[in-house]
Amino acid sequence: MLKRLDYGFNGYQVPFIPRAARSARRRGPVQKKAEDIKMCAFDVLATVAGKLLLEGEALHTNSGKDQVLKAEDVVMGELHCEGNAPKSDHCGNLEMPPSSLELGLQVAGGHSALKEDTSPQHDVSLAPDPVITLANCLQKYTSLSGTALHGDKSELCNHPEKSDGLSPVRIDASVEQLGRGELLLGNGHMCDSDDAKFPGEKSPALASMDGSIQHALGKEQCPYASCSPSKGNNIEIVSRYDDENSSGCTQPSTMKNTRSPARIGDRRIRKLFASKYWRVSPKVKDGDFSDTELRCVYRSRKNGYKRQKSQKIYPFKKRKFFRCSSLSSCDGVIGCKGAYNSSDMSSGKSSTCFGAVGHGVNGSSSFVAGQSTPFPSGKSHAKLRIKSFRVPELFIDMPETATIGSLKRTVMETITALLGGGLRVGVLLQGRKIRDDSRTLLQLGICHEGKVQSLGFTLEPSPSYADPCVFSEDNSCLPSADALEPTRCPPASTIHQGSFQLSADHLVAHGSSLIESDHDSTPFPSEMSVEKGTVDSKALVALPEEPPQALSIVPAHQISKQSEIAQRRIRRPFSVAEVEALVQAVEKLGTGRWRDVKLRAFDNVKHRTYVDLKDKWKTLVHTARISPQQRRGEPVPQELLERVLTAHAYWSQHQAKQQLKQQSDPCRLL
DNA sequence: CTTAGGG
DNA sequence: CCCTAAG
Repeated sequence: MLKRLDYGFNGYQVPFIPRAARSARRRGPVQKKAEDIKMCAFDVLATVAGKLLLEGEALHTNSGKDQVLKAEDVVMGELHCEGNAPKSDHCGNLEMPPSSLELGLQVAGGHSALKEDTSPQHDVSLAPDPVITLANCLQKYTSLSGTALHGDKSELCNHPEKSDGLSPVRIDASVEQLGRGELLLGNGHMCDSDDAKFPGEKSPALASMDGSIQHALGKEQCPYASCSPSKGNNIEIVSRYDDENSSGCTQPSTMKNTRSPARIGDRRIRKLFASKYWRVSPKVKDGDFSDTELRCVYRSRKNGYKRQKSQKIYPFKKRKFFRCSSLSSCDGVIGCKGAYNSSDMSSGKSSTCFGAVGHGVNGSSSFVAGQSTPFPSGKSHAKLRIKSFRVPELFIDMPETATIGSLKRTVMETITALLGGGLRVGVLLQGRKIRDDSRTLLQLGICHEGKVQSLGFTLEPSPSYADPCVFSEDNSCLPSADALEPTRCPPASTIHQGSFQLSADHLVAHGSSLIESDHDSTPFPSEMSVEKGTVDSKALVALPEEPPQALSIVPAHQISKQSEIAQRRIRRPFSVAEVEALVQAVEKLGTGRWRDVKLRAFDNVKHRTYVDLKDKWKTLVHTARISPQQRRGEPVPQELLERVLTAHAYWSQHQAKQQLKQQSDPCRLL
């Protein structure tokens, strides 16, 4: 059987405390570029992730100062970068501690049946912030690690005058395990300062992911509840966040508890968590799903749409409800780490989530920006913390004969494939993804100290590595986006608020290999183009549903702010493949039946609602009527546009006829 | 929830 | 894309 596991894979936390460069404002051209940040962060993260997943078992750090990490130390250790620091002690000690991950399995509903690891406390403490220049750090790290980065990373932090003084960066990683399966990258201090310790927790050497799974199963709706109050640094953070933001993002768990499964809330939740599938058993008129929620998990073409409907996976339509979109996106699971305040949780404020950990959005990890020490030179030091990395859903085969061990392996492989494929970093400002890598911090208005915190990063699967076969949806999306709309919509930049379900959504693991799951999802857009003719009209464009917003992380503060500001869904230009699918569906179904069109051609593409399709059709018609010179964005083949006009004309006429008929019919009846 | 349209 | 009126 194919089972979809929504396992929260929380993960890497990298404290990020950017401080807007004061000098930046005066300096005129800002030298820091979002792109640089992305690149650097990406590199580091990717490396970390890779190590984490692929490397050895023993955890250790080479940094002279840092002690050897104990296995007990949780998952990821620290990413400690000191860009400016003249100290070079740690130069060369960029080695990431190899760590191993172990999967824990839990039976749905069973709290600990298969669980191997007891859930530890989730306290994630924020280590004292070392002052770091992110860029420098990353850069250094990169250079040391031999990874080639493109672009001028140095720009980010290096001002001409200071760039020289940079000393090798030290990046120490320690692994800490979070009971919930979260991987945290703490800063180097953790080891020394105990910040990273989780009181009362026996931390197995290995990180377990059980927590996530559990969530997936919907068992622990509110992990937080079990979470112990944040301690140490965490508290600090939490309080800070909480203070500023109380609009919290809605946390699934919280919401559930506090709110009735109302429409929007429900929707949002679902979107956010794969686990949603388990949580609510939608009433289906047909009764198909009346049974267990688990059914929802199994994808059947038939039910697909209904499920969607019932689950309300559609993107939030109303901003009103989208408070703290980024928050909403944040994964409850992730968030739950120690940071949570039980009180908040009870209140149902999502803010909690953020505060605590970062704000991992589904599937992604987030970084939180914190305050860093002022940087006179206009550079800013940043402490990067990847708070979480969550892979929302996986599809795996679960033969009845499968052993727990085999399941673990399967999940591990799936995850490894995901992470191992590469990660990329996205930069968020006020919760919005900054697509233009060339923008400077100055231009973005974040050079001021106070605004630095508005900067966030996301960790997402790297498009370049994403294998369509492997990632049917989100991930696939990335690649497609690149391929199809290189100019306009760099995949990396796509982000959005809150609800990303990370790509893992449709990961499927068959045995050891990942295969696209079910969904009748069609091959991939890119493939479609290859075999256009053969594509079933019904086929759909299996695009990733959610942008890899994954780890959106936004400083809690911002989050709160964001929450107030209605979030708009991320713009996701239709690819030619999608247009093709749309045209094909409309040709067959006609206009006015958007729901059917959606089902036919975009079922399983969650981020495209029928309203979106309708709107797209509207714009397509318009596009077809204007001169090519006036068109923008990825050019749509003329052939398609002609089909649009033809179909539009045909169906318009058809509709007219229908109306006449209706008008006439009554008369006849009378 | 769907449609249909305006913004 | 968002927002809404209507059905």
